[in-house]
Formats: sequence, C-alpha cells, structure tokens
Amino acid sequence: MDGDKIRNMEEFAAVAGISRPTISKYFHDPDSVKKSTRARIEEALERHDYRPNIFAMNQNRKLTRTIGIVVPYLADPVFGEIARTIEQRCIKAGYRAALFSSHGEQASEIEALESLRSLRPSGVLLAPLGRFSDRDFIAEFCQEFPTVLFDRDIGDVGAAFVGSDNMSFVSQSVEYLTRTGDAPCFFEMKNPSNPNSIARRHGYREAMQARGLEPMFVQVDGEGWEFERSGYEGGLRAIANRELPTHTVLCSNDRLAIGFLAACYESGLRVGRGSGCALRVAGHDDHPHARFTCPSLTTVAHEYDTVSECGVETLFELIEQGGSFDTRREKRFPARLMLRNSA
Amino acid sequence: MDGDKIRNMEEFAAVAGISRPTISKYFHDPDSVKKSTRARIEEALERHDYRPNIFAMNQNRKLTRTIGIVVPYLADPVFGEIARTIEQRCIKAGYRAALFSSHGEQASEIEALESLRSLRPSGVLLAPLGRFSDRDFIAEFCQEFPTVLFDRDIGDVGAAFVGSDNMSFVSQSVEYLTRTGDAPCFFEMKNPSNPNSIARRHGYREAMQARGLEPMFVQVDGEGWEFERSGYEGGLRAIANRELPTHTVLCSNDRLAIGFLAACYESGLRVGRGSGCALRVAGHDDHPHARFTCPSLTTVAHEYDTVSECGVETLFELIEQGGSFDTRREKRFPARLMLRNSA
DNA sequence: CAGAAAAATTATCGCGCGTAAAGAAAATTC
DNA sequence: GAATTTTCTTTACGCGCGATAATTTTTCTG
Repeated sequence: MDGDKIRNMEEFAAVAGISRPTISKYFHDPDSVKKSTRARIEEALERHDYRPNIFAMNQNRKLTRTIGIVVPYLADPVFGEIARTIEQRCIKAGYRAALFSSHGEQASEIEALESLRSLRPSGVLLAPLGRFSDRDFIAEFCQEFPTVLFDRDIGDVGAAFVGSDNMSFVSQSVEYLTRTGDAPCFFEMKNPSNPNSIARRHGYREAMQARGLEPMFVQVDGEGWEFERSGYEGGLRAIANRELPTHTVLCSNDRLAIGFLAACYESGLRVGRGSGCALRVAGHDDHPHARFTCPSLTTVAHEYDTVSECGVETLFELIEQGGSFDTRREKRFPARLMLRNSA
Repeated sequence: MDGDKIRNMEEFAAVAGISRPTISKYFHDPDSVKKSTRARIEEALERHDYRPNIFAMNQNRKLTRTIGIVVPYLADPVFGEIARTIEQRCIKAGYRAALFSSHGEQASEIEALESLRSLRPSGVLLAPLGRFSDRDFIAEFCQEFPTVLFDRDIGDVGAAFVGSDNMSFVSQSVEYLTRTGDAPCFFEMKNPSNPNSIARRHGYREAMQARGLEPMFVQVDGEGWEFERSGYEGGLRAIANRELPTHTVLCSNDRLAIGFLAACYESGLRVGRGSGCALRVAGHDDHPHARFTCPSLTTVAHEYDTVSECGVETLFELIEQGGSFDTRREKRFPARLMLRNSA
C-alpha cells in the first residue's frame, strides 16, 4: 500500500527486484516460478498492489482466455439470468467473460461482435437476435472465432447450437392442457422476431393436429421487447371482443402470459383450474417471476442451468478442438412442465 | 469485400494507398482529413471492410472516449433497464460503453473496477453495492478516474452522486396512504444490503412520526437478490400468523411487493382500495412489471430517464472539468406517485 | 565438490495502434 | 507566378505487455 503507484509491469519488476519476464510468467501461472521467487513477488504485491493491464496482456497472447457473451436483450430478466450463470461458469473454469447486449437491434449486435473481435476472444457464446440478425456477418464472425450459438438458432451458422427443444416445450404443455380440460388456443405476437416463437407456433400446430384438433391462434399486435404490454393490451382487447375461442390459453412465452394475466384480472376473469375459474392460462420459459404471478403461472421450464452448462462445455470442447467440429453440433434440451395454479 | 483480410491499420493503409498516420487521423475524426483523401479512404473501406482494434487504440490514446458502467446486479430488470438507457445515451454522445455487473458480490465489484482500470475509461458511472462495497477501494478508484455514483450513495466517495430522493419517495407514499385510509406498516427485509432500503426505512419512520403516528415494521428474512421470494415467503408467514398490524402495507421496493402480492393472492386476501378489499399494498421503484401485477401496483416512480440523463450529463461535465468538482455534487430527484389499483 | 539441470536474466522483437516532429506535396492566396 | 498555408508522408518513438533466444545464475544430484 505504498503511496507511489506502480504504472506497469516494468516498474513493479523493479520494486520487486525481479526481472519483468519472470513477473510475466508469474501472472501467467504462479506455479511456473520457483517457490522463493513467488514468495518475493507476492510480498511485493502486498506492498504495492499492482495488476497487469488485461487488454495489453491479451494483445499479444496466444490464448486470451476470454469468453465473449452476447445476448439479444439484457434488460430481459431471462437473459440477465442466463448471462449471469454463463459468466460464472466461465470464471470458474479460469476464463474471464465479456458481456454484450444487442439491445434488440441489428446494429448493436454487429457492434458487439466488432468489439469482441478486438478482444480476440478464445470463444464466444452468442444468442442471436434471430430474424433481425445479419446472418452473413455472423457467419463470417463464426469463421474467425470458435462460436457456439445458444437459445436461438439461425440455421447452420456457428460450430454448434445449444438450446431448448421448442417441440418438446409445446407438446408438453398441449398434452397437459388437452388431457386435463379444454384444448388450448395459442396466444402470440403477430410478427415475432424470435426464432423460438416461430418454432413454438409450428410446435403448437403440429401438437394439435397430431391429436386431431384444429389449431386456434390469437395474435396480438406489438413491436419490440415490451412483451408484457403486448400481452396485456392484446389480452384486454381479445377478452372484450370475445375473441378467445376456448377457455384455455397457451401463451407463446411467459412475458406475454404475465401481461395476459393482468388483463384477465382487470377484466374480472378468474384464472386457474378450479371450479370457479373462467380461464386456464399457461406459458413457456419459466420466467423468474412465473411463480409470483396471480395465480402462479403454469409454464414449461427451460433447463437454464443445463443449457448454460452445456453451452459453456460445448464451447470449451470446441476451443480444445481448435475451433471447429467435424459436423455442426445441435443439442436441444427437453423441457419440464412446471405445474402451478394458473392451469 | 475482398477475400484477403486486412489484419491491421498498416495493411489497410497500404491497400488504400495512404499513410498510416493519416488513416489513424481519419478514424479519430473523419473531418480532420481533406475531402478527397476521406473519399479515397471510404472507398477502400467499402472494398475491404476494416475496423481498427478498439483496445489497441485506447492503449496509447489521451481520451479513450469510453464510459464504464457498473451496476450491482444486472439480472435485476430495473438495473438492466437503467444500464440500457445509460449505454444509449453514451453512444449518442459519441462515447462507447463498457458494462459490468457486480453480481451482488464485493469481489465482482472489485473485479469490474479492475477491468475498467485496464480500459482507462474517460469516465465511470457506478452504482455501488452499498453495505458490501469495499469503500476504500472505490474511493481510490474515484481518485484515478472521473466517477459519478448513482442510484445508491456510499457517502462522500466519487465526485458526484445522482439518484432518487428516498425521503421524497417514502413521504409521498405515506402521505397518500394515510390520507386515503389506514396508516401503512412498512414491509422490508431484515438486513438490507442496499443503502436505499435503509434510507427508506428512515424516511418511513420520519414520515410517520411527522404525522404523530407510530411506525410499524414487518421485517422478513431473506438474503441476496431474490426479493420476490422474500416478499412471498415472508408475506405468507406474516399473513398466516396475523402479524400485519394494519390493512395497509407499504413495501420497501416493488420486487418485495410483487412477492407479497402473490402471497396475498394465495392467501385469498383481496388487494385494492375498493370496498371488498382486505388489504392495500404499495411499493417503491416503479418496476417494469408493476403495471402488470394483479392488481396493478401503486408505487412511487423513479424518474429513470431523468436520473440516467443527469448522471450521464454530470459525468460529461466532470470529464470536461478535468475529473473533479470543487465540491461533491449531490442530486436527488423527487419521485412521482404512480396511482394504480393496489392501493 | 564437480557437473547437470533448473530457473532467472538480459536483450530484442512483436502486437496494433497513438502521437509528435520534420519535411514534401498540394492547395490556396495575392 | 511566387509566397503562403494546408495537408500529407516519413520517420521514429511510445503504450503495456507476451514471447523467444541466448546467457548467466541458482539449485539439485551424486
């Protein structure tokens, strides 16, 4: 804790009485220097608390041991949570993480990848925007750095994809709902930008048809990422205009469902599977708030932990393999029905 | 879009037929070179799409034009939203943003600031953890870089603080609730780590005493950042044990309130200000979900936009002033009551 | 204690870029 | 057209560190 600040490794080497390359080796791997020198370095470290400049380090390093994480919208708590768990897994594995959000915009997604390029990351975990992604740009990026896509697939880009099996998602919820009552209609945005939404729409259609049932869609307006608002306003309208074809509503995702539940509450519709209930509502994703809605939301859970763990591990394997797999790996995890009180 | 990749500025200068220092000047400010050379550079840019390495640029630059943003917990949608707006304001002002989350842990907060140090940011907007922050470390950091604290103040650290006036927050909600019905009890965590929570506790006590009323506290267990869970479980228990001293509950923040509302719903307590209602519930913060709870949550709104705008502008002013103000600036914005249906 | 092995040192280059100074070329002025 | 100003090029160095090779020093082995 000396007053005189150490400006760089050279100065620190001087006060430690050890040559700079040895200091460099120490920070690369403390065990690579002799025990006595390590002690001397660590003693000096306590007196002067110096830390090497991470970006200067990475500039000329073979392996930066930095993992880039890009999510489409960080203000969405689902992605906030995913990013957090991934980041911690990386740190636990001895990597550092650099987090970027695409803010739902193509330009930001490109900007994030350009920034990452400057970091020369050892690997990248990318949840692309989807329909709004610049597919060619991303493909080129994936050529340059070991990249694993997750959450949303944009088809044949990157060395691997890890996510949820939307078919499994929807078939589980449709199976449960049809088994225990009315067949569900599907409540969704008219023009989703998200590949998962589209996959779920297909999944719903197929699951219904497989049971000899006619698919029913309730499509609401709304742009961008204000899903709750879309669900709420679209829900109010659908209820007022009696546009709901059944008493069971399956929402494309939980954020829509949260808005829809608010619309039901406000419209005086009691939601649940009890006898006094007018409507059953279910969602997909197991949003962090899903257990705190009124009533708590029956939904289908991502295996967050599993997906993020598999994503990280796939990436590490990819890095070890030198950046490419023989064939693109695709792993989709089945979902788990979370039975709560709304359906 | 030539096949041969440009690896650095030197190579790009070669293919553009212009010297590297001039290219460097161009990227620093396109208007600083003659129109004809700018045209030549931009033409080459289209053929080869090159972008300078941002971290190498910053390494030896006087002004990096990078703003560091550190929030205590990014998976919290409130901070996600704040971070997003701040980031966009920085970009609009011609700065780039580097975002970090402290994940609710001191070690991560320090790690974030260390990473920022390597970036040599032009300025930093820091929302500290609060009680868990390493105050000395942060103070030292603030000496080194122009730093504006926001959201939470940790007393006399940094050149400025911008946030909400917790007194105004609580006095508004207490005023409204006492005027329109029962005096509220205060629902909060037993050991909040957050300075705002502590300030609100004091604010509540004073607001009640100013009206000649006895403050009433309902304190629930719970650690970390799972506020909804704490509110839910604590709420269930308080309701079951009839520990609520009044029919009006003022929650320290909206996330607690969201959990508490779920507990009310599950306990069969109707919340709202109508005649058939057993309980009134209000919160603080105007969480993004507050308008979609059942019933919609009466709360007190941050002026998100105002706070983030003021924070960013204060920081820019600080940067222009050379990194320090004569006296520490403190700006606390009053809050706005958001009247909804829960109280 | 000598000899071999291990570790640290010196020296020098590289990463991708910023920056400053001096001179050459081009554009502007009168 | 010459004199001036602006702009560009050249050259050289710096940022903070990684990496390598050639030496020197230290440590280990017997």
